[in-house]
Amino acid sequence: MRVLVVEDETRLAENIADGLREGPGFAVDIARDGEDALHFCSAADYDLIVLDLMIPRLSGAEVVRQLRAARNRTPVLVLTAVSETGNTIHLLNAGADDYMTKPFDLGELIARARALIRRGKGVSEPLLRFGDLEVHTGEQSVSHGGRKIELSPIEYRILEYLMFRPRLVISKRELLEHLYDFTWEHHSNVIEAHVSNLRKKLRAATEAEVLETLRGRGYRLVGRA
Amino acid sequence: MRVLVVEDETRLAENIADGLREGPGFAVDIARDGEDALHFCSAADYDLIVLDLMIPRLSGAEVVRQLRAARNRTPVLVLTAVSETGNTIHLLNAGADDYMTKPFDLGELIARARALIRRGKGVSEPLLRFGDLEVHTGEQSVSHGGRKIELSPIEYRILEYLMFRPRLVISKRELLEHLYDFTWEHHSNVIEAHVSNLRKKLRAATEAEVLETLRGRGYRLVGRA
DNA sequence: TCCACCCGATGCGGGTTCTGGTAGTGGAAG
DNA sequence: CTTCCACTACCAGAACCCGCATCGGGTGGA
Repeated sequence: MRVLVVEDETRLAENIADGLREGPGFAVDIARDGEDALHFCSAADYDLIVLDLMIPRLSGAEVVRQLRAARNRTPVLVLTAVSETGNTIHLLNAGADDYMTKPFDLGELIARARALIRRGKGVSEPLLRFGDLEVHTGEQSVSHGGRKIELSPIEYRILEYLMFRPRLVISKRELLEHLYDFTWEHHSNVIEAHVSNLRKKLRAATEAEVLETLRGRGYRLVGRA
Repeated sequence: MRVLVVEDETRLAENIADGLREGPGFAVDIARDGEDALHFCSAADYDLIVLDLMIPRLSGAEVVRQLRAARNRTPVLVLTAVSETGNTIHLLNAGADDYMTKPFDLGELIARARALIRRGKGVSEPLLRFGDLEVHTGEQSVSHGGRKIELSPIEYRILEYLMFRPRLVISKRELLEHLYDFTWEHHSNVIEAHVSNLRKKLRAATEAEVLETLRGRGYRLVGRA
């Protein structure tokens, strides 16, 4: 999953970013002010935006307003200082999805981030199921009929992303965009390679063809529901 | 978060209160004696109580006793002078959760306060058990099947922290955050080193692999319950 | 002073990810 | 139906990163 952190205080921004990378394994970009944030959002499709209210150039509130005006539905988690809580209601009405007051517990931020991403994709439970396949987003594990399947972190992320929209074709490009951040420069067959490995493991565990290739279009999960 | 500081020495009380307000941003009330403290506690639901032992009207020990008798599970952090340490053990067994001897470092008090709060409203049992492993939070000692395991202070705190949520993956970041005070600039492998030593001691004592590493995610305690 | 402990650095080992190459497959055009 | 081309699968080695063990120096307490 790809997340944008909008925060001008470098230390805090890095802190949050690292937490989101290490814990749930998100790809994270950092924007330092409101205009920056909008640029990033037009350049990439994020699964979540973590937005500080007090940022230079454009206020957090304004950022949300412009995003929503542009029909961007990405979930927004707002960070406010205690003194700003008065505006909060206002902000939620303007299109934010959740808020936390600083200082906050990083663990809780991660928990809410996960929940928001799920909700943004129309899923309410932390357990993704498709056929006999189960993905536990909390502990980042996968099982098939109760038996655990061992995946590398990247393989897990790919599968998780697909599991949010089973049966739907997902392009390689989309996978790249959502699994890596902007610091990524490589253009090779990374995705193909990992999908290949993932497919092999899934085939071994399920004894069926679950991960289908649609030539020139992408991949999708198939199978009887 | 709401914290009650029980301390009759005004200067010290204000000092602690300010530290808790500025650092982690807690809301802090101050009670000047034991009865005061109990009144405050019946009027509000605190997340933590910082309690001096030597206070007028009702001793700290008595305060804890009455609180627990009234089914109040708020974590209690006790402050003692060195000469009183003899009573401390009793106090911890009576339901206090942690203690520090005066004079103490304000940063460390904050760190411990946060740790206590995050451990939440779980029962303040002085004994943590997981499998054959027992952690006596009172005397800060560890034993395995009745045989004591000698740990250094830091090793103990790491183990204790893990024992509060056995089987759950705890990241290095979280350990750092909870065991050291918040301003931690340099990143090194302190945690890895201590975990390494701790694991060695645990392995020697239990003759089993208790402390598991999840690469890139963290550590967790495993084993049959 | 001595001792236990903690910190920070370093090299090693193992696992994960990336890359390049090759074989294979499907679609389109002839 | 055949041929050709672009795209994909899979493999194997390389590069990289993370965590482990260990050690010397520093520090604070007895």
